[in-house]
Amino acid sequence: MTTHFMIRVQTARDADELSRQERKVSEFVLSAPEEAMRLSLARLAEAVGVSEPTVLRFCRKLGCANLQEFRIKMASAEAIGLPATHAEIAPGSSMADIAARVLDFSVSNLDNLRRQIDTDALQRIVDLLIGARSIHFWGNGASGIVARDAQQKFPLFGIPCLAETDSHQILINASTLSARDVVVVFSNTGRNSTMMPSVVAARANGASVVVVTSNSGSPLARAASLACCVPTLDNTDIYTPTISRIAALCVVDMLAIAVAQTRDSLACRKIKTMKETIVNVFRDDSSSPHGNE
Amino acid sequence: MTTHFMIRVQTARDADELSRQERKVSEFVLSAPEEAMRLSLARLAEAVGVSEPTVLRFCRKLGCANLQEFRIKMASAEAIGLPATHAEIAPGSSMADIAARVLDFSVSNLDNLRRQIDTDALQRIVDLLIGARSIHFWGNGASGIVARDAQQKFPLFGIPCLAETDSHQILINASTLSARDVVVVFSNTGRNSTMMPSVVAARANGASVVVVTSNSGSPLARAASLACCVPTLDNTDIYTPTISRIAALCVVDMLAIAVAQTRDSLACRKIKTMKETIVNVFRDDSSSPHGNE
DNA sequence: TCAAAAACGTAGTATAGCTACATTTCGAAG
DNA sequence: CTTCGAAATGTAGCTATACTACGTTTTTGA
Repeated sequence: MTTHFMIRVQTARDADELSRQERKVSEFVLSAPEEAMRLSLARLAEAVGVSEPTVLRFCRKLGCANLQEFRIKMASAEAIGLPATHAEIAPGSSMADIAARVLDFSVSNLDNLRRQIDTDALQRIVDLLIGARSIHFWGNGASGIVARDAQQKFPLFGIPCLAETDSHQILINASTLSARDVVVVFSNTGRNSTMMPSVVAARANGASVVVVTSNSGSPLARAASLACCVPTLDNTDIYTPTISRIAALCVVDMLAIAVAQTRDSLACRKIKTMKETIVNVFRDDSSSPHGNE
Repeated sequence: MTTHFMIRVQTARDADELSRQERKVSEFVLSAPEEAMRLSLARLAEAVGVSEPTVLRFCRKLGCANLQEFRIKMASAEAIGLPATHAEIAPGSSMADIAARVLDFSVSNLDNLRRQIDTDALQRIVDLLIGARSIHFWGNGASGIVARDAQQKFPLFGIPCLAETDSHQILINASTLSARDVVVVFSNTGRNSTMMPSVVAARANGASVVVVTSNSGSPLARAASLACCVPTLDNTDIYTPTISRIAALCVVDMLAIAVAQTRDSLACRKIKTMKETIVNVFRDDSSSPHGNE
């Protein structure tokens, strides 16, 4: 994957991978990436103050076969808004830096998700949800947010839904389930130990349990009827934004759309009517889970 | 912006902007974009079955000064995936299509946000939050999710926080506020009419009210002490994923990071300790708003 | 201090991109 | 149907580009 080319350039500079002249090239590239990818070899060498072969040697050290490939990787990195420096946010950053890096990190992650997500697993989940008598969304902490979001969406397609974020309530909920009920558990690590007894209880009662997690080999994933892996770039630094919520929210969107699509168009018309009603009553579509709120 | 280049190619083909031979080029480009941007002029012309100048004329018609620029735009477009205009999801799409488009749309939006966000406004909000005695997050519907998310984060920096998502509770909450209290209202449209009385009441009591919205000219934005505009690409179609939550969640991250950074490092150490504790107790950092959940 | 190795630049070559111009194709008027 | 003109397309040739082989300089370590 070519996702983090600018970071590759930076680490190459910071580590001792580059020679003195090559480092001059890397500094120019980092400070003026737009120019660097548009200039010809001769002009780039002149701008940096080194010879043409040195620039080429620099490109090769970064894993590019030739200047063309270097330019393509630069263009990709710039398009995706990759951070000029680390994705981790250094103390003392300006507001503009913080904003750029939070967004860069989020975009990189979604881009990553796009390439890795298991759509077959998603389809199997959709099949389960469509046949469900009721859907129960469980999640603690930040995953509780995702559960609530899902709960706001799905009832509109005509399926009764519940969201629980309290471990005790979740266990109580689990004991009330039976066959044709479907549980969707959100847990990024897949190691939420308080969740496990509830998953076991739910399955013992005949309910299907889907786990959405970033770790397909985790205990919860193994305990589930069906697991969907949502890979996230690991970064445990304190300043790192919590990306997995966002990835999980996107997954909720995908599932909701797929379910809506499969259900008859009547349901869709219902939603449209409801949305318009909400807009008219509140003069604010923020109350609709399907508004752009 | 060069975000939508592939769509530009497609519309050029579908409209009658291209000659017969040039259309052959466009078809090759659309069917094999990776190849098209890596091949040399001669090889590309050969692969398409036209002469070199025809390929160049094709590039020019698409607004590229030369082949280099064409390649850079291709690389950018490929990196960012399909553009937003194409992201509306047609009924009958496959799961893979749905997943790709939800993510493409989210990425396009965050990319857009990245270019437009008002970091000065954010900084002013941070200044307010740092001086706050307590912080109150308000939001209805999908914005309620965002409010809850914020409420999970900020107490860790040592600031007492409350999230309210019920209009009546919000109004009650508003009447209890005084100077040095800060309210953060989330409303994508900025037209949540039920929110207005509460905003007025809060300000009458001397509290500061910040509104995070996509519409800087909206009633709520005008009624606020401080407004932060979070632009989102409009798309009211039923299948459109609700992007603004995601954008708003990113804004919450930015604010949280900026506040954490400004507070003394003691607070940061506290969070680290807390996070470790949670991991040890629950064997799952999903319970921590700062875990990668 | 000296020799080996790495770094770097010079100069030369093949090729890539680009342009001016010739040829062909197509459409409309006679 | 023929003829003329304009648009479309290809040919051929020029310039600058990317890349390489080799020679020079600098650095390194004994």
